[in-house]
Amino acid sequence: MRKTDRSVGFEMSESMADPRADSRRTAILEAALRVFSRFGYHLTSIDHLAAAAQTSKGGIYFHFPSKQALFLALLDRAASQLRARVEAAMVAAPDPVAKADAALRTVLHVFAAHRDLARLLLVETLGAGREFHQRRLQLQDEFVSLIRQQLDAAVAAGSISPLDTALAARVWFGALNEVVTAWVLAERPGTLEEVYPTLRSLLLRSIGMLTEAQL
Amino acid sequence: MRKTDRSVGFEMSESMADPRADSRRTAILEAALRVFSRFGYHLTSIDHLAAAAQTSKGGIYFHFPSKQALFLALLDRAASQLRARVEAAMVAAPDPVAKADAALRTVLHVFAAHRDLARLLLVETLGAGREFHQRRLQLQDEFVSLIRQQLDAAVAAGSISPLDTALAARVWFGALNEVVTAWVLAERPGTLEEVYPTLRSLLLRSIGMLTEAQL
Amino acid sequence: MRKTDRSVGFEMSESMADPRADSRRTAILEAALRVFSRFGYHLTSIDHLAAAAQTSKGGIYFHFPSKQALFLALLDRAASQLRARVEAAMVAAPDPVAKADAALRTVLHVFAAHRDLARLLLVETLGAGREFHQRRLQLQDEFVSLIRQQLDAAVAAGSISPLDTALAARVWFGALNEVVTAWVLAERPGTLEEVYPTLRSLLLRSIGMLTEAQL
Amino acid sequence: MRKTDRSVGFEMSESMADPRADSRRTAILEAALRVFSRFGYHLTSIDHLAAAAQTSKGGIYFHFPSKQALFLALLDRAASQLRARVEAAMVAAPDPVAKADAALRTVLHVFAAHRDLARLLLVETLGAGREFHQRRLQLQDEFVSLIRQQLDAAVAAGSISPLDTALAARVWFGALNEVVTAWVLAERPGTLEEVYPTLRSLLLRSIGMLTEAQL
DNA sequence: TATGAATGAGCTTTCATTCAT
DNA sequence: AATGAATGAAAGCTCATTCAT
Repeated sequence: MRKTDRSVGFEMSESMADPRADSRRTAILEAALRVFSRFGYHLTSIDHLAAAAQTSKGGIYFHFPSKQALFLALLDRAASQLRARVEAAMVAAPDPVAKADAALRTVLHVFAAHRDLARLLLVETLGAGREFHQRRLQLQDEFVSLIRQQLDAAVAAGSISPLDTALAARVWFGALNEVVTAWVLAERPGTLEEVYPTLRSLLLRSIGMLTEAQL
Repeated sequence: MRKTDRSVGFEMSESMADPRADSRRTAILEAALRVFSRFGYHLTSIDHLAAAAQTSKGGIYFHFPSKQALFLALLDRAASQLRARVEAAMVAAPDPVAKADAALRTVLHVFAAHRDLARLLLVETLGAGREFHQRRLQLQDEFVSLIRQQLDAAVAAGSISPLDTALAARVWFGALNEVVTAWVLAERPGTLEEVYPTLRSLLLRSIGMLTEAQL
Repeated sequence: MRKTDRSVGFEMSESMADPRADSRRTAILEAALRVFSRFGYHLTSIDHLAAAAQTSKGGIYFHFPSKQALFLALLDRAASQLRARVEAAMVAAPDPVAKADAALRTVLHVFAAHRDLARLLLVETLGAGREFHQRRLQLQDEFVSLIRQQLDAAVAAGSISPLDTALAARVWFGALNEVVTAWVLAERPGTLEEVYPTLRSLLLRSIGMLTEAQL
Repeated sequence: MRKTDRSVGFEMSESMADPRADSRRTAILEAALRVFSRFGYHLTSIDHLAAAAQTSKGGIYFHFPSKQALFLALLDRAASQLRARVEAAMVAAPDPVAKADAALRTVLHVFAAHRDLARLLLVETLGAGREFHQRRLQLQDEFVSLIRQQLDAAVAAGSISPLDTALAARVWFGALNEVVTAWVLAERPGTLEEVYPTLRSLLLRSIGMLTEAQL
């Protein structure tokens, strides 16, 4: 719950501790998010990043040891901020199914407001090559675990019948991933968030959770 | 046995009509599938492809105007052969839901037997740059449409209650995609196909199709 | 005795076998000798070499895997051609002391005619950094051994009194090296070869070989 | 023991006159000797030097206008201190030949105790580019002159027969240079000083100085 | 058809030097 | 005096593409 900002804001800025320190580093990360998510890892050159961050090639290398390290730092930062948002939303939810629901809703919410973030995490990380696959897998598994834990808890609580929660969590994640990815890659993307109620119904039903009335 | 399994045969060879013509072109495509799916688009050089296809750089350029065009041709070929398999399976299915089920099962079946194909279509296409995203999206949408049509037909036939079939189809595809992608990226992949029954249950339930008994 | 050419010619051209094959490779080596010996290893860029050889950066890299490998190839080539000349001269000499004398004279002779070669072997190889020191040491030790063997033979034959032939050979080499190096580095170098008679006297006397009459 | 040997002390510290002034400058020079002689001119970066001298990039640039100037200052300092040692030893020697002998012995002595100094003056100076070749040549010529003057004096005094003292001095220097350089570049260097008696004999004999009895 | 030598734009990375603080 | 963030020229190397043979 590091970030208490309740708005959709998903700023890349560092902790409030020192206002201008790291400002260049932060500017680079912000620019990198923009550029990497627009052009992808390979098409983005260091010169490109430097221009976008209004600095120089050397400036980039002063703050990050390599292009790969910069991309990874960006990934970690993005992931940890998304994670914080999701965890905050889950804390506020009353029961396991509501927590899982909150997690999904929050991800959709954040991605809807930050298409570049969605593109970075869902598309470019897969596209950036071998080195990043492991990291992606790790982040993904983390999220899938989060969901799975809630499903397990729901089973334990008797809210839903026993089922393969590992697979169900993966299915949920895949569904969300696909919906967001299609939106990210669309030429003229519509509104992402308005699909949520329907998506929610489908997913809850998939685990035998939704009654006719709840629809 | 994966590669020699006759029942899942998914050879890249052209139609039997002209036995030797295009054999070089075909050899190049086959080698390219192997190499691109192993190393990705950017790490694969024309020299690399030429060596794998036992030809020369010039040989590649005689058959394909550019690296990009070769990759695209490979993509189209892979997609159309996958499509043919899926359509054949759908024809044999008795009703809409069975057809949709057959489509998913076939995709899983083919990918299970051809991990390189899965990797090419689901992973490497994202690393190859913007132009390929479009194509990937198009293939995906095509498949989603295929599913959607069956769901619509099922609704029309009264087999399932009305629902947002576009989204449901996308969710189905996303779930499948996620399960396959995780398997493709895993260090030590397990057996892909054995998850199908459970996956099927989840997806069918998501559209309100599966009763307790059917499980 | 690979080269039978008795002139001072010290061409870089390959064996007479295939007249134009390897012509580009040879041209690169010739240009590299010129440029490296003029500017030194570090100040010489690949672009510089490419321009001097009238080819392109890629052209260089087609024939040599790296700058270091090119420099090493140049070194080996130069050394082996110098070695051939020296060996040929030694074969023609009647006795050990005459052979040693011939070796020194030939080196001076060749270097006098090819200042760039002298500079490459004596100056730039030391200046090019760690990686090349070992190779330099090896080439040098080879030459020192050559001299030493003759001194040992002279001792065995009773031509000279026993002495530390290893050190004497090294001293001879050092003396030669210094004389050539001073000439190589001089702004306005004089004639190198005319010092030989005097140098010869000094060195022969150092091993107790020269009588008053021989002076 | 090499570094702490009081009898061969060759500290880089400034004159005892001003105890703390220039201490930073001196510290930089001392660190630079260590680092340059270990890694060579090109592989040594300003950052590297700053770290070794426990200061910062800016600190280096406050005391020296450029990397080249720092290297040159180091060279001059090293040379002048070596020169002082040599001159002191020569003053103490009774006659010209003994003076020349003392010069050589002292150089060997100092280098034996300060391998880094030997490496700097004899090896790394060649890797640092054209400007340094000149300086090296100059230092060398200075030393050769020193020897030559003694040889001329010895000829004038009738101690030795007339000879080309310029060449003889160069030969002496070359012999010394070679012995030291081989030792500097050796992987497992032996004891440098123990070769001196034999080297001395060879050199003295080369100018017709040493009788059988003196050996 | 096929080959492979050649091209050159473009890449990531390094590092001497500057300068606001 | 000293610091270290920032600059940008230049380096070594890669590789898609071309073309004479």
